[in-house]
Amino acid sequence: MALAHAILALLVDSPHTGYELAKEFDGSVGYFWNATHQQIYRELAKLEGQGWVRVEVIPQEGRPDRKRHSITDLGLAELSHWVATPGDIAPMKDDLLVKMFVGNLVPRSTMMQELTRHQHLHEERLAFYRQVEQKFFPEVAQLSQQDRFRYLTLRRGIRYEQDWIAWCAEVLAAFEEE
Amino acid sequence: MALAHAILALLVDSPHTGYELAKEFDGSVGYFWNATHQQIYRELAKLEGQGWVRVEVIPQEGRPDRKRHSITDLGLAELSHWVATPGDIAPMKDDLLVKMFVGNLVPRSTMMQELTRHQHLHEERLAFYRQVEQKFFPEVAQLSQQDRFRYLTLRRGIRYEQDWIAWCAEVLAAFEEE
DNA sequence: TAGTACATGTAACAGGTTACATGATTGA
DNA sequence: TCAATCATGTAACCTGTTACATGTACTA
Repeated sequence: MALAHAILALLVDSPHTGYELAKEFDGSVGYFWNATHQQIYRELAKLEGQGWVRVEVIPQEGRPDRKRHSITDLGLAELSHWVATPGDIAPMKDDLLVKMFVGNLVPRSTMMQELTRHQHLHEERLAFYRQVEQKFFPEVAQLSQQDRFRYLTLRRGIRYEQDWIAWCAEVLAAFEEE
Repeated sequence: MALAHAILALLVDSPHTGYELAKEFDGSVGYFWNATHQQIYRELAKLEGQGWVRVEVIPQEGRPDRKRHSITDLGLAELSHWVATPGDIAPMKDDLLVKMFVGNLVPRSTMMQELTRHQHLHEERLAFYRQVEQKFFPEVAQLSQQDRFRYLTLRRGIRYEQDWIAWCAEVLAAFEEE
């Protein structure tokens, strides 16, 4: 159910096309959700059927018409209700940790390379979130009520990447001691 | 594909029944994977078909026979190959962060309660991982090669919970300033 | 001239969730 | 006596992934 709500959350601010939503999940809000465009198009059709979003078709030439999706009052009521509903903590699932768990099956250097590569990937993500931070939340003391929430959410993404990087360093250091 | 490999990883040490695997994913290795028993039974049947695991039926009375699953040489070869294959970083998905993103839709106290509740849940998880740490890895300096990998994997789970707790504290402090 | 961005979509398949079903034993 | 643990499983459904399809405009 949460993909629906994640989409509604992005529509609170402003209408989006499916294409735009896919880009946002892939980028600036990647620290809390992700989905492919196929999933999003399917979900948007369902949301429209439920009356939670409204669609405005903007004709274009040479490429498919844009379909601007806005949240309806009903959609906003549903989203608000969901936000106020207690939920569980998200279960973890991570390929790299499964690999680490049985890391002794492969040469040490193979694991170290993969760890180093992941550390770089997390550093890239962190750098990107830092850019988002500077662009949208430059003066933390002067944020609107809404942006305060968004900034704190982004903080989770920043911390998460920092923590991954630190763990990679911890493991690499443990390996180098030998 | 990774559920298959997560199961194989647990079978490297010792044979397990589907029931036991479900309990482990739910408990001591919950910091890297999780799955319901239905998923596991379905996957084990597939793994047997592929020749990656072998099944021994242990008759019981009054309850269904136990089916002990062991990893085969073929399964071990497949697992080793997969471990050596580079992969992507895991995408994030978290309901609570979606809720935070649009937290201004509900009363401030509602969000603070939910945050506090999540902080407790993460504290419980952390306490559990600390128990696992004390039970299985009491003397870090004297671990076997295999246990060293497992300990470092558990470290990821511990750091992850600590980081969540710290973020919850950060957000709650930001709210209390007002 | 090759690749990326724009913008939508269908179809098939794989992975994950929820509900239901059985039935003995153990502990509070 | 009620709930939890043990131990398996089927069926229906929902969510997520991968491949394919179309076709323009802009940039390197």
